[in-house]
Amino acid sequence: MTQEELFKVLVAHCKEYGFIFPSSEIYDGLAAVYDYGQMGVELKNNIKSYWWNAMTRLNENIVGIDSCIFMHPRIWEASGHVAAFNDPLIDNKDSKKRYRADVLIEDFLGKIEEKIEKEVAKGRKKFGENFDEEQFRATNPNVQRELKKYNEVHEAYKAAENANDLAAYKQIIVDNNIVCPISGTCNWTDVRQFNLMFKTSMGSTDDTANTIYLRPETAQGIFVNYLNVQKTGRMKLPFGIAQIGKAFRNEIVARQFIFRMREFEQMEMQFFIKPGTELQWFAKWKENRMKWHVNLGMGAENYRFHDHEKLAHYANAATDVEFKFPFGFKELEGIHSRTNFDLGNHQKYSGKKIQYFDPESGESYTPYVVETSIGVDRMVLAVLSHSYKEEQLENGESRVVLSIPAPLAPVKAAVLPLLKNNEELTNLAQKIMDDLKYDFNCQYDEKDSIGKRYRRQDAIGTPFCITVDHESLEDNCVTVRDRDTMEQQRVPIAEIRALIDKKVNLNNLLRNL
RNA sequence: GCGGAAGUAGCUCAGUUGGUAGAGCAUCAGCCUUCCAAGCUGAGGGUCGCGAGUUCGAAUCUCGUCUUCCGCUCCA
Repeated sequence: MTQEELFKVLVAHCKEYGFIFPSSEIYDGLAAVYDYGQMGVELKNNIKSYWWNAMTRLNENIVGIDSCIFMHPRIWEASGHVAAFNDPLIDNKDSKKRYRADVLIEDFLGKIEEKIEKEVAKGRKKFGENFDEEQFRATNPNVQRELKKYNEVHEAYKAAENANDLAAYKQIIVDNNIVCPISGTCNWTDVRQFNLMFKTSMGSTDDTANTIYLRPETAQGIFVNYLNVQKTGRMKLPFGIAQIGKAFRNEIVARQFIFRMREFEQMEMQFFIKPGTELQWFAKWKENRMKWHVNLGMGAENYRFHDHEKLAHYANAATDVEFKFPFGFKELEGIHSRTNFDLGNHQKYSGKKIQYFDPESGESYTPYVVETSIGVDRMVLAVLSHSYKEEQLENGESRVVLSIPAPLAPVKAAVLPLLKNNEELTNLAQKIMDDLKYDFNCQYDEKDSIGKRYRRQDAIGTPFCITVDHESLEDNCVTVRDRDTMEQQRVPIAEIRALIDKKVNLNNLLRNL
């Protein structure tokens, strides 16, 4: 089976066994929105617990918050999202390729710069040691011509950008005969705006003054609460604030199942530090976060870092933790050194002083930030795609098993009476069920043959099956069957809890960090 | 959004030149009483993605629309 086929099978499996459903399915669905089913929500909650506890319990200097999706619209101006998340897009009618109009113009400007540098290089070669570069740039007609063109285009471009004038973008492209790199033609559509932030309005009237955005990231909720948490929590640098929550992006193309959704969930931690120490902390969090991933036991070879060469407007260092999904290595988590960009801008836009008084040095400064940001849904997909296996058994049959790391598994144990129409067996099984349900999410099943029930549990990734048979009535022991090895052992009923707990308890996973 | 492919039962799919909707698995009830699924009997479940059009008659032909998958851009 190819990886592509595997992915399709996995999507079908997720639906069939209640992990993930297309949203609004009875109304034909809603593009790139998915709901978590009865199994999916358990898996997702377990992933969130693993992250939350790793952050807030294992680090005394990290606390959590839960900020709202609705925030003051000025926040998105301060964060740069209003500017950066408005992409003017243009299509070439011949090649059918889509480009960002601003990128096309910037590339064009880059080419003019190259031409100027070429002329300068020519001059340097010609005049040798006597070359006066400044003089040359100011007088050479070729340089002057290109420079004039550059300035004109640049000015028009900045004007179009500031006025958000879409027609002006197109005019620049047409006037300068900027062509599509693929088709080589200048046959363009009009420039259209794609706002990546969802808008809604607060208040009962549709007044533009009341336009608010659904947050495109959870990070800003942390930044705007920095002062509150620092003061009320008596936090000293370095310290972190963690948050799990929904974010929304109106992606032009949202695809690949739950990998890229328009509504998604993030787990973000912003770590506030003294300026100048950011690269050390950046390295430290790279290491920490990779450890958290590898600790799940899904294979260190399935993760890698991908350092960014082009940095976002807010960052001075950035890397991705990539995971080997069925469609290749893709970003699972981002780690960014965000400098003091966010706090600095909020200070500027809000007019409130956002500073930290450092008792050691006696100085006040705006803290720097190192951020770790992981997509919950991507993590769910990583676990599912890694866990899904179709195994050939020795007896020639096959089984589908989800070898989900046991602490993340939706159901921890299934309690199965060997026979259905035997009250003694079903009563004992129910009693075991009632006893375990306070500690673990368990399922009781008495329908069909025992082998069939094992397979059903394999398909949802239940680590343990507990089978009650006739002997159990005599010796107070049950058969415990392991999901991965399919091996069985006789265990006294009194010891089941400890046996399951050892493998599924999240705390054991945390202890290895 | 553009180009290509697809949408029939919970899942995987069949359905001939247009003539009242099918299978396997799954589900439910019963039988069998069995430690690695697919034994027997029976039952439920589909306005064929949705909406128009052509036709005496549409799952099938035409148009529109929605959704999914594969490319182009972006990203947690």
